[in-house]
Amino acid sequence: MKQKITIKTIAKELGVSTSTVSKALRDSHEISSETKDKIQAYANLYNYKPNNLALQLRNQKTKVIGVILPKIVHHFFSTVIMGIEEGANKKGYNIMVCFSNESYKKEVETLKVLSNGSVDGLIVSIASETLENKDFKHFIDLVAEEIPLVLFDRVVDEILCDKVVVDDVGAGYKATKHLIENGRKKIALITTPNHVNVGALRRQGYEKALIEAYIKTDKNLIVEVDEKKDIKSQIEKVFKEDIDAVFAVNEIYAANSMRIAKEKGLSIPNEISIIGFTDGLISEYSSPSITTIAQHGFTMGMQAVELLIERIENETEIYRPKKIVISSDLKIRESTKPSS
Amino acid sequence: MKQKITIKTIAKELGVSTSTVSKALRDSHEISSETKDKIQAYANLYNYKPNNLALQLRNQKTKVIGVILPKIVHHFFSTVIMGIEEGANKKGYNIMVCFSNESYKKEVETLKVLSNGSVDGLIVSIASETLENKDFKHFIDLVAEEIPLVLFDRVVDEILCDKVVVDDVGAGYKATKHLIENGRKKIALITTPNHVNVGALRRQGYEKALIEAYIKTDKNLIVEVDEKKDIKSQIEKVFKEDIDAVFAVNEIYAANSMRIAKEKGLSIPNEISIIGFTDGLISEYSSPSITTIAQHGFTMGMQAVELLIERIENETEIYRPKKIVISSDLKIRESTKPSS
DNA sequence: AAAAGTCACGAAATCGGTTTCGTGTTAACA
DNA sequence: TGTTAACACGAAACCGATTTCGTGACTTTT
Repeated sequence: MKQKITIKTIAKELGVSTSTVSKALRDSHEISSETKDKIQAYANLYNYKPNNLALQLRNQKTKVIGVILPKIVHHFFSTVIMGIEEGANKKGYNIMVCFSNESYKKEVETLKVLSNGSVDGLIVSIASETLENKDFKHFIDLVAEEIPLVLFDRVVDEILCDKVVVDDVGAGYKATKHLIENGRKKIALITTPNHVNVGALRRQGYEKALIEAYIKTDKNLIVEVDEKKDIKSQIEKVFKEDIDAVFAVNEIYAANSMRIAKEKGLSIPNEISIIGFTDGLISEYSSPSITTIAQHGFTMGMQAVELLIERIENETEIYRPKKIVISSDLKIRESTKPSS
Repeated sequence: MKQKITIKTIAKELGVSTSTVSKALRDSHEISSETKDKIQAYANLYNYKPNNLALQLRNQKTKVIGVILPKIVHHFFSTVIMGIEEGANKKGYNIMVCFSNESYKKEVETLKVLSNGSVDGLIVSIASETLENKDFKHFIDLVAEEIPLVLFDRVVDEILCDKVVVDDVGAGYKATKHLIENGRKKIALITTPNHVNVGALRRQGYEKALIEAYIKTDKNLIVEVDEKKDIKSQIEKVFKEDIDAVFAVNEIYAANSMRIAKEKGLSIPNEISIIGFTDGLISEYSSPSITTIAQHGFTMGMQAVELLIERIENETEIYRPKKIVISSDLKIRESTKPSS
């Protein structure tokens, strides 16, 4: 990189002190207008721009927000990023995005790097491996250091900080109830292993809806997908049971279910109804299009970043963690309809 | 944020100088092992971590790579990010991701902020508005400042820097030729306006394949989609023409085409074949699944970041811009087959 | 004419580290 | 015993900015 022009260069060139240059560039009243003009002209000519690092060090703030996500090639998370970015930008912040790739180790490392002064605060959705381990020390340390932290979507009670979540229980309930109201009684649930708590919560909603309708939950109708293995073959098993509907806790599971149903020659939504989660492009463009629970990722990101910036900029306040619950809603499309 | 522990704190507490602390922590031979032990123990106890900003300022390097993308909710771009992130991480770099949202103004601003010392280099895919304006001054200035820059996917000749692109002409050619070989002759092209150069290049490939097959290109079969208006209705028009195949330059256009074809009762792939671009989830999960050109976004990201880091770390070399062309390949699925 | 005030600028501290160069003490050598 | 080398540490410069405080030269007031 070319040697960038600094205040010192300007000072030397023009035979003044660095303080004079700094003041002149910030249009201080202490400097005579001739000197100001001279300095500003020189700065413009050589396209002087103050060094961010120096400013950040001096001001003890970076105006950068760190974001750690488990993955990115996923409609929900990319939507959240958009929300975060837009919210951050509005307040003059930039975002630094990293990925844990669902790995505990990478999450710990990334957290460590970012929390060493590179960012003013962090927005994180926890890696699945961490949820499985139940080892949250790295987050707890962060909170102890009083670095502003907002968790979203995948959160745990052990970490005392601000949180933004969707009403997963309610969403699972809504989805299941919709199927029940459509006359479905044998509803399969395609979910994640229980340690991914959003999956567990959605399952609670599913069970609640079934209980209310006096339907016994049947463990054989529940599939906990292990993403390390082939997804489709795991889901396929449940199709051997007698089912008339599928509730999948994400888009991919829903799309796979639909594909299997088609292969088996089942007509959708007549013989089998399918409902998904995350209102992404797959749900929208598949045919039939898939009824889903819209998670409002953009809103989540926006709320998370607003909460965080609030914390960053008003640190005097006594700290009382907030939890924002975003209600999700049902987007009815072609893959569900009342059974005739 | 809590007052973080610094070298100065440790020095004062232990009654030594800051230089001694610094050396002790870096395990310098200049310091006696007793002193080292004492200092290191203290540092561990209070969980001392050196401040990144200070180090970055001192070392004149940030180990951060800036990435500016036009959008993120898009399978191709999120895949590229993954590639960049993985490549960067491998070399000890972090990435700072920003979005231009296809806006010229935002691109200029973001570029300005990031290039003021916050990053060691930049990876950018140009915003469509910028491509339309043909105003690349902000990039040219960047190159003049000798800030390492790699452009990918959407690149222009006016900017002299390293580039990573897919062989768009070749890809368009391959896709079209595949349709022709399947006996299709009336092939619609759903593309972007011409200023988005990747669209223009893919079109060239399309035209080349047609010419080779002695098929006259028919302007009525070409749709230039304006994304500010409703996409579907624009594509719908071409279905009034007599066509037996569609080549769409991205996934969304392909999915829309498929939906329209279905609504019109055309059987896919018999009556009409459809081929897309970007091998994303939509293509994979729609039914029939869509034959597409795989862009290898991950590889692109990886190559781009490797090229960039090479530049950053070997700046003595004489500068001769490199252009890496990544060959794309055809992934044949259910939406195309020979006409009978 | 002496005291006070204004103007325009510079010296130096600061942010949190690293590193070069001294320097006082002790041990080893001639 | 005098010279030199090794050892262990500190002072100070540096990265690139900002900001407080001080100060010399002039002007104004009494």
